Amino acid sequence: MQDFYSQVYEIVSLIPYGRVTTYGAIAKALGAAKSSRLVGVAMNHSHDVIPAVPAHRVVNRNGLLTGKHHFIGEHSMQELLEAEGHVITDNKILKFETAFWDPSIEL
DNA sequence: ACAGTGACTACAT
DNA sequence: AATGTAGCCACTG
Repeated sequence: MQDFYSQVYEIVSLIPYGRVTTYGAIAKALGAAKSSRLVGVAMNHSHDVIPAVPAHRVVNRNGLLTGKHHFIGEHSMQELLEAEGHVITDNKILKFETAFWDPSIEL
């Protein structure tokens, strides 16, 4: 057991290629369903973490790319997702429910 | 030890 | 449908 953040990073790094999950789902998988915001805060620090976590695979519960502004890399969050086969329209992932990967179920 | 912070959510207007 | 409000809680200075 380590920091809450570390657990978040662990879950995020387990997200399979081409799949996405939500802040709330991660929080719930950690047994802290009400700490979805903390997951967001953790992702905010993810750029300091080694190895880097695929934070672009984490979106809000509507499949909306809420955290795209925080991406500092050369490629936008949307580009990265599209590169994994997702279709983004108006900052939202189409067929999000299909691409959704629930860590508390699949894990 | 305390107050501020936030990449969320659900509910209310 | 689109905003606004209010809980939420681990981390940081």
